[in-house]
Amino acid sequence: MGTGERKRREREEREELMISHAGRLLLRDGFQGLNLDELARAIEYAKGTIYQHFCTKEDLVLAVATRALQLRAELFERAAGFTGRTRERMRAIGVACCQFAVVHPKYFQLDLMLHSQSFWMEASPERRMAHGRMGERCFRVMDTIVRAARDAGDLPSGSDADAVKFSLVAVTMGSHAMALEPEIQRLCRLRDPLEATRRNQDLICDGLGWRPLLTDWDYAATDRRIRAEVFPEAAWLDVAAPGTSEPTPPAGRRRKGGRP
Amino acid sequence: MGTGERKRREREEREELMISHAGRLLLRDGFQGLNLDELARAIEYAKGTIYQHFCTKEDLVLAVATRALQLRAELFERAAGFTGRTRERMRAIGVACCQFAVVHPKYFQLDLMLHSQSFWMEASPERRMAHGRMGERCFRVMDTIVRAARDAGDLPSGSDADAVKFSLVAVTMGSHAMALEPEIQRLCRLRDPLEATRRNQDLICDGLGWRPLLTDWDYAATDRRIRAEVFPEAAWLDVAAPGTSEPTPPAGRRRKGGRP
DNA sequence: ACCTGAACACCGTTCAAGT
DNA sequence: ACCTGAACACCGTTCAAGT
Repeated sequence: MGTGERKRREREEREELMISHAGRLLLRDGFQGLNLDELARAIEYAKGTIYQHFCTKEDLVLAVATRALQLRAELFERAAGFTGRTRERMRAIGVACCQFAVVHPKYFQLDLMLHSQSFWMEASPERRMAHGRMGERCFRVMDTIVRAARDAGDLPSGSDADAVKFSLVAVTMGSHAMALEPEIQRLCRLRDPLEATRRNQDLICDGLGWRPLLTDWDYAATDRRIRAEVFPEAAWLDVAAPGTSEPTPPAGRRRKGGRP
Repeated sequence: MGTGERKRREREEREELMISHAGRLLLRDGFQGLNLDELARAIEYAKGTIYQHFCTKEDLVLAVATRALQLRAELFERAAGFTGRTRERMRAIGVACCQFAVVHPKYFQLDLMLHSQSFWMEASPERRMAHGRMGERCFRVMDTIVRAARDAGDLPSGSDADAVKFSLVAVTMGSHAMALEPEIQRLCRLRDPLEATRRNQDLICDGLGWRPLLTDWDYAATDRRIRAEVFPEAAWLDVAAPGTSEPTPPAGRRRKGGRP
C-alpha cells in the first residue's frame, strides 16, 4: 500500500511535468504548433504515455489553461487584500488582470482561444470542471468586492452583482483582445494597449455609477499605491515598453505535402 | 481579347463559388472541421484548383471572413441613416452589431477566431489588405457619428474619437464573446446574452458622458424606432429566444489513427 | 499493470501528367 | 495555359508487443 501511494505520487509528478512542459511549448508555438512528438521527446516519455493522462491534445491544453487561470486567481486574491475604497480595491483586480496579460501574453491568448473554439467538447468532463472551479475562484474575489461596494453605498443599491461582474470581465477581455490586434491598433491609432484597457474599465465603472467617479478621485495615486503595496516586485513591468510582447516568431508554416 | 475577358470573369465566378460554399461549410463545421476534399467535391473542382485561388486554407477562410465583414459594413451603413440624437444613431450601429451576431453566429465566431489565432501570417498580403479595407469601412461609419457627437456637444469636447471607437468596439466584441461562453453564462447567471451586450454598450456611453445619458432618455423607444425604421424585415429576430444559436452539433472528433 | 513506439488515419499541400 | 488527382508530409491517436 505504501507502494501504491508512491505510484500515485509518481503519476502525479509525471502529469505535472507534462503540463508544465506543454505550457512552455505552447508559449513558444501556440496551439497548432504544439507537437506531441516533440513534447514526448522533451519529457522523455513515449507519446502513448501522454494519452494515459490526457484523452486528447485539447484536454492537455485545457489543463495548461487551468494552470494559467490558477495564476490569475492567485493574483486576484492578492489584489483583494488591497485596502481602500471599494472601487480602488476592484481597480487592484483590474491591475492584476493587466499584469497577467502582460507577463503571460501567450497564456492570455490561450484564454481567448478557449472562448472562441470548439475546445470543450474534446476535453474530459473532469478537466472542464477543474477549469470551472478555478473560474469560480476568480469570480468569488470579484463578488466579495462588488457586494461590499453595494453595502457601502459606493454602487447604486439596485445594482445586480452578477451583471456588474459580467460588465467588468467583458470589457477587460474585449479590450485586451482588441488591443492586441494589429489591425485594431492601426484603425484606432492605439499607442498603449494596456492604458486603453484600463481606461475602458474606468468608463464601465463610471457608467455603473461606482463611486468615487473618475473625476472625483485621484486614481493615479491609487495606481501608485497598488503597484507599491500589491505588486512591488513587478516594478520592472513599467520599464518594458507597452506592446513589447515578443514579435511573433516567423511561425510561417513550413510547406508540407506534395511530391519529392 | 474578348476571350481573355471571359476567362477573367469565369475565374472570378469560380472564386466566388469557392468562397460562398466554403462559407456554408464553415458555418456548419467551423475552421478545423472545414475539409478541402469535401469542398472540392461539392463545387466539382479538383482540390488543386482551390490552390490557384488561395495560397492556404487560412487564406480561403480569411476571404470568407472578409465577406462576412462586408455584410457587417453594409448593416452599419444602413444603420447610419437612422435619424435622431447622435447617441441614438450610434445605438443603431450597436443594434446592427447585435443583429449580425445573432443572424450569423458562426461568422461572428469566425471573427473572434481571426482575433485570437495565427491566421494572418498564413494568408496572402492581398487578402489581408482587403480585410483591412473592409474594417476601415466599418470604422468610417462610426467615426462620422462620433465626430458629429463632439460637434453637437453630445460628447465632451475633449473626447478622442479614436479612443471612443475603440471603447465601443472592445466592449461589444468582449461582451458578445463572453456572453456566448457557457462557462461565463453560468458564472454570471446570464439570462439574455444580447441584452447584456447592449447594457454594456450603454454603460460605456454613459461613462464617456455621451448625452443624453441613460437616465435622461427613453432608449427603449429609440430601440423600437430602430427596429421599425432600420431593420423592419428583421422583426422575426425578436421571436427567436435569445441564445438560440443552434445547439453546437455533435462535432465531437471522430477518433482517428491507431491500428486496424 | 504499465510503458513503448511503430502503424495508422486524416487532411492540407504539391506537382507530374494530362488536356 | 490550366485543370486534375494521386502522392506526399505532418501529426494526433491507437494498440499489439514488450517488460
